[in-house]
Amino acid sequence: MVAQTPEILTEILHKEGLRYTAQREAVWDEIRQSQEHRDAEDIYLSLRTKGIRVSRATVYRTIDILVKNKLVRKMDVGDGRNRYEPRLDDNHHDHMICTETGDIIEFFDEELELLQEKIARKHGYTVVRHVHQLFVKPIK
Amino acid sequence: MVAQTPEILTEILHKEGLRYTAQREAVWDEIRQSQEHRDAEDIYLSLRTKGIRVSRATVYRTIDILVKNKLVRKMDVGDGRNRYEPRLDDNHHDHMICTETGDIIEFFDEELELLQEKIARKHGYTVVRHVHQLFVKPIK
DNA sequence: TTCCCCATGAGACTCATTCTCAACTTGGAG
DNA sequence: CTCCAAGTTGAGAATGAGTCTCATGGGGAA
Repeated sequence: MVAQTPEILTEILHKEGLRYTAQREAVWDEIRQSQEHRDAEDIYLSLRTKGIRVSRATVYRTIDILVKNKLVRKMDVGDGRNRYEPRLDDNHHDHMICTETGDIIEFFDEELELLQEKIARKHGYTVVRHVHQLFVKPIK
Repeated sequence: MVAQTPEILTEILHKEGLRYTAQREAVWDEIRQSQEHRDAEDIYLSLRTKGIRVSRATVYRTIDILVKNKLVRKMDVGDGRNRYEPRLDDNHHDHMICTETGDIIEFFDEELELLQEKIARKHGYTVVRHVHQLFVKPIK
């Protein structure tokens, strides 16, 4: 559960013993205000277009901090570029990727979550996190 | 369902209009005779160590053919290197990766398979393939 | 056996991401 | 408020998995 207060970044950085910088704020704002699944280059270019002076390295470094602190979710779509999306509140979900249009649909299924844990336990483990993508095509 | 006859490669290559070469046979043999989840570099080095003259490019090219024809399964473990394993018979399964030891455990759950299809249909899709990895840790 | 093409190897290349390090900021100390 | 140690940043080099190029090599149909 992540509170969406403006100060959340301040808290995170403080907790991690990191400094509050304009670049870190800009990257977080950029990711936060769009609900899409964007790649690092896209985020970087968007910031530059807005006239914000930031480097690719800093975008990547900042994303790492955000991901580590669960402000951002990192997803591997399988095409070599990771995608990022803000983790608003508590909404865990997985993704369905349309093989025909490339559309990404979010989904969440409680039963699925429970089933995964059940399967892990059967093998003596407990789930820390999971990656689950359904590559789908429309039913005609 | 893939028959494990020695001629399977011949059949595949013939069907694809490709030639039967010593390198293609060697790559397939290498992958086939180990049940592990190996990356391309590992397969390449193993072949070289055995004195087989083959290039990285050919290893990758051959793996593509094998994957396309379902003799080999390609899996993205999330660390940047794809892993490959032979698709013996019909045994579809997913993977559980231990975050503490790196162990990869295979699992298959019929209920899970059905549930995924059910979820996709709810959104007007049907599952073409899926990526499902559980990152787990041992229960103490 | 010949000969047309496909296949191969070596290494250049791509591209996302990470690393390097000099120059710049932040923010606590004084 | 000023100083300055230590964290941050930017530009570009480096990395590394995977792909591409193209000259050379080798299947296999006739």
